[in-house]
Amino acid sequence: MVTTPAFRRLPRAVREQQMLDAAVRVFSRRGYHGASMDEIAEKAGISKPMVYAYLGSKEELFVACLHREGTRMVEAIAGAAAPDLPADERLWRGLRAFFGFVGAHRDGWSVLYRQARGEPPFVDELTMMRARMIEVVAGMLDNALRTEGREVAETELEVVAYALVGATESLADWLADHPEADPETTATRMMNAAWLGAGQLLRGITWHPPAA
Amino acid sequence: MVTTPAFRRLPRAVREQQMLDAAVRVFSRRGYHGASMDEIAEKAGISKPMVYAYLGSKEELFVACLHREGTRMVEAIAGAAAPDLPADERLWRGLRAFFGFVGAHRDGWSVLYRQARGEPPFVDELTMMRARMIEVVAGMLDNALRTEGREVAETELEVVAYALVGATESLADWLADHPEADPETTATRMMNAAWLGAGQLLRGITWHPPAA
DNA sequence: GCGTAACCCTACGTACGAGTAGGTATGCTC
DNA sequence: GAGCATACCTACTCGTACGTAGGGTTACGC
Repeated sequence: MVTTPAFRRLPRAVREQQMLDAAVRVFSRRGYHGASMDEIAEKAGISKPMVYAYLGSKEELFVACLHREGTRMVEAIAGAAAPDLPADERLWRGLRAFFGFVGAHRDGWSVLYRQARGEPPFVDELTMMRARMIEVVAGMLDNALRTEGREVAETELEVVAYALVGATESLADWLADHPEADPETTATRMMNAAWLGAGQLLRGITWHPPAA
Repeated sequence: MVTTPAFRRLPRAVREQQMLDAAVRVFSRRGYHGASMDEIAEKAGISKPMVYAYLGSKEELFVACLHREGTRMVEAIAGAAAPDLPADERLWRGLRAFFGFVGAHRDGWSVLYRQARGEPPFVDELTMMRARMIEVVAGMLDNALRTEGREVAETELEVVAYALVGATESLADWLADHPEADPETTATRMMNAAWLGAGQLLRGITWHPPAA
């Protein structure tokens, strides 16, 4: 019997991406544990053993998702924040790139970063990514301080960086949950909160994006 | 055979608390899915059917934990931030109460709030708690604004509140992961970041707790 | 001291889902 | 067109852990 096969045979690299796409969607909807390999395979239009053959165990598959999405994100941000700009300008560009990314990948963000938080096997991977972000932010602050000839203990910087990154992630969640919201506006609000602080906002002082 | 029973029979209310204590510990160590009802029962010094008889399914048990810990926390904070104080004072007291609570309940916090984030069945419960916190913070900001005769769109306030709460939660995680860290100091740092913002911190302007 | 209601147990049924065994078809190289 | 590697499938095993059936024991009222 020579029925036309519903789906052609495809090279490995292509199928792997399809699987990852499906996995991201399913993980984001169901959560890590709620997701079944059967469903992921089905959504990818392939059978389960193929997934195991290409991406390994469920855990490895999830890490692969996390890694792909995380790398894309870090690249998007790093590309935007040139190191030879003043601190506020750098912060602004970084934030804009970040929220732009999240806005365009709501599924990926909300699923993966929310999932990976508590689960023992993934904490490491996620922590690494956060650490890189925090390092970037702390480095930025440190850089700005040195320019002005001042200096601050490392822990001090780290904690402020933590707060900034946490606030940003929180707004990213907000953005992921509000499909009608605009990334650019969200970034502006974040910039206001982070750069000026509640004290100045309450006094009516606000920050606006540069005209350029 | 009349062996002295290893553990006396206890009234329901007491056993329920013991079970919840055990559940919080186990959930926090293993994560929601990693935790088994058998282990929780064992740690509570009771057998599994008792847990089911008193607290219902695993899901209900987790929600019960979340609820208890959350209620305790909200009460601790609400009790500290009197509504008739200036905004900075209220914020400071709220933050101090919050970090004090987390410092004293590192297990409870890190486990429950980290766990509940991504999992579909618990998102609602957690969202409610966050919503209450955000409402409190937004109300505080709004209050401060009215006092000065100014006004701001509700979304605007909500977003700033989101950022503040997110930053605070992030530092709470940091605190939970650094047993040597001091809640009071952490609260001070948070106050600096939130009230003054990165811009002023970089210029060397800092905030210090009132002498009282 | 006897009934009844509460507390509490051991031992099981069962479902779900990760991971695999073993085999088939297709296309590519020579 | 023979050989071979790669793509792909159906149909299974099996562990784990939720939830329960069914029965024993202690206290308390009367």
